[in-house]
Amino acid sequence: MRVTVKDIAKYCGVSSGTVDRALNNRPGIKLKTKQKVLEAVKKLNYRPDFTARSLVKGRTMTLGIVLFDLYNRSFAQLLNAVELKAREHGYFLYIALTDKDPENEKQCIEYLANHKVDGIILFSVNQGIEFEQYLQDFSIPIITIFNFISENWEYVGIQERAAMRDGVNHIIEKGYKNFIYICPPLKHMGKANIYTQEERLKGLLEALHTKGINDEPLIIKHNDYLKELQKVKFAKDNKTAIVCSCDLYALEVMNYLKQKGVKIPEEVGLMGFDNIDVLKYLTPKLTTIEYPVEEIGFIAVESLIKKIENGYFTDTSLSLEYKLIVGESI
Amino acid sequence: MRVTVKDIAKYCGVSSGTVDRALNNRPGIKLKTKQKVLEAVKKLNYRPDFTARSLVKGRTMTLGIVLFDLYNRSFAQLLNAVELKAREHGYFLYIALTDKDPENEKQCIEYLANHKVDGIILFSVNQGIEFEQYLQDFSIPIITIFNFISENWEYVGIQERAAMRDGVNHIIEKGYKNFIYICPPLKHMGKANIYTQEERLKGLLEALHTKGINDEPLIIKHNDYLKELQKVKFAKDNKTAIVCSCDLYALEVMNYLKQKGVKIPEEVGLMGFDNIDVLKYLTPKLTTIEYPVEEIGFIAVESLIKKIENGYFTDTSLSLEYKLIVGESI
DNA sequence: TTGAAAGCGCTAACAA
DNA sequence: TTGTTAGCGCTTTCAA
Repeated sequence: MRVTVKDIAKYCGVSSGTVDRALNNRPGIKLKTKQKVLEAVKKLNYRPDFTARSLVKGRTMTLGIVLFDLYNRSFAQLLNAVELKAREHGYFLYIALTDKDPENEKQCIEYLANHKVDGIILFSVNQGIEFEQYLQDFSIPIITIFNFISENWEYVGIQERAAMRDGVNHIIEKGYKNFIYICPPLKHMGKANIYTQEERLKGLLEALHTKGINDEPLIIKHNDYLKELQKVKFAKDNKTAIVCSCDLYALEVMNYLKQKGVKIPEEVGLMGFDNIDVLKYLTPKLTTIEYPVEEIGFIAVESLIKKIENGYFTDTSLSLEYKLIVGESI
Repeated sequence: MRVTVKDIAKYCGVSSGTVDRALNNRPGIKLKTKQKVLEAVKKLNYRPDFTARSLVKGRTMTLGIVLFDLYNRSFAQLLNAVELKAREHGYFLYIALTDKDPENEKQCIEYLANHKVDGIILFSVNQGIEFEQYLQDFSIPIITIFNFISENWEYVGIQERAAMRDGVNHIIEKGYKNFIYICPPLKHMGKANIYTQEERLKGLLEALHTKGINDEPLIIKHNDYLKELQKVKFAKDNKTAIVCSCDLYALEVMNYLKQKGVKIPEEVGLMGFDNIDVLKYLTPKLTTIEYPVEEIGFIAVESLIKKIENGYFTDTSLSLEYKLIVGESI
């Protein structure tokens, strides 16, 4: 059986109140008594039961993080940063993966709430007024990352649209006139939250229109994007830029093009988004957009904890710096 | 305020015992009463407080996983698998990262224990009798992965030594006689648990000795291994094989060699270990060892849960299949 | 400075 | 079939 406060109390011949005073550095205890208690604590190898403490305190010193999955390098890096920062502040971390399934996500959030986490870091698939009401009802501090929900929710991320716009502008300046854009299926638009993806697409279109590129880009929103690519003929005299909404797609495309013997960037240009860390092992160097994932994690945690401890968010929603990484692929 | 069992009881004009029977499908309740209660539950948006339940049940339906970090792709993949499987069984997951710091690891385990997790999946840095006693004292089901602690602890992983031996044998058969081995600093040997790394090294040495390679390999146990490599002269007529204890090192080495203009495998051979998923984007294809990370995660969770629920481990320690992936780098 | 007792929200054993 | 009550281990208030 585990040693409890009561055991310590009995062992020392004091009350449990006194033991608590010793354990938690509360005033109103004689130094000598305190020492006696603390010795007993060590001797009996007492360890507090956080479950019981949480019940009375109403706080668990636990955060929850809700992510899609950990296949994307960026997510893993983010999680790493979040864990670090959370425990630095004495908080433990629950992790819940939704696999982009809206119902699953709801269940995750519900479970986290039932486990009485003090706050949640949310990369949501869901969106919409109904969902916001749903979140509201938990009355738990929540900070959103990557996917913006609405002005009502604290958010840490980058200006996705502007970032993509900058990237595409760079490509246009290089003289490209034909564009292919590859992104995940956006068919859940309006239902599922694909804010990030929508914004990146908008960024592309904005840049094209502003710069007077009249030919509409070919937009491949398809999981079989490589198959779709097969239909495309590439020509040196009319160079095409393939823009991918994330590096993972760009890598797949790069592999595909290499296989086909299509030269990058001589015959076709390629751009990604994320600057995942493995890019440094690849040639040609992929042109991409970099943003500070770790910092997003740090800031999310710190902001959330401030909210938990002060009752309000001190930082409002934040847009962090992104950076165009000019490689050799375009 | 959150709705409690009492609130429901009052609202329905029944006792909290009855509410509990309705909520948890316990017998001894009239169907009609049950329906009435469940309706109220819905109407008042009641959600159970797991903290309170845990206190009385003595179980939290929570597992903890202790890892080094998430920078290695394999760890992220493992974690992903573990989360999936855990929640499939109704368990939530705490994640704690040690950054390979033995003291930090102890703190993690202690916190997990205090949070009353039902079981722990442990990739430990610590080892030794003292540590085992320390673990023992928590009397929490623990399953170890990657790093073996001792026969006293359930373990899921592969036969690291045999795997490396197979890899090196393959290299020897290709005619290589000079070997360089790159691995992390093993200076904590005896103190920190570097089982995996030790085993891989042993595998290398066993293969060399068995096959009668008399020249001792150059073993670089150094974080600055690229610097060390600079001192080495490569010669076509006396070809060297560089064996890395993990793919991450191999990628760094590959980059370095490319920079130096050293041809792989024409001038030097290279082998990794792990088969991380980004290898498929690289040329030349890296020869490496593959093992089923996800499966390790699944099995660890299932085995642990069985232990939790039955009181004993049904599977004893497991060695899963590994596979030599023959690439073009050696 | 200390002790006694109530109570956090839930479950489970016993009574009715 | 239902209600009552004790208690999980801790903190906190009030009284001594």
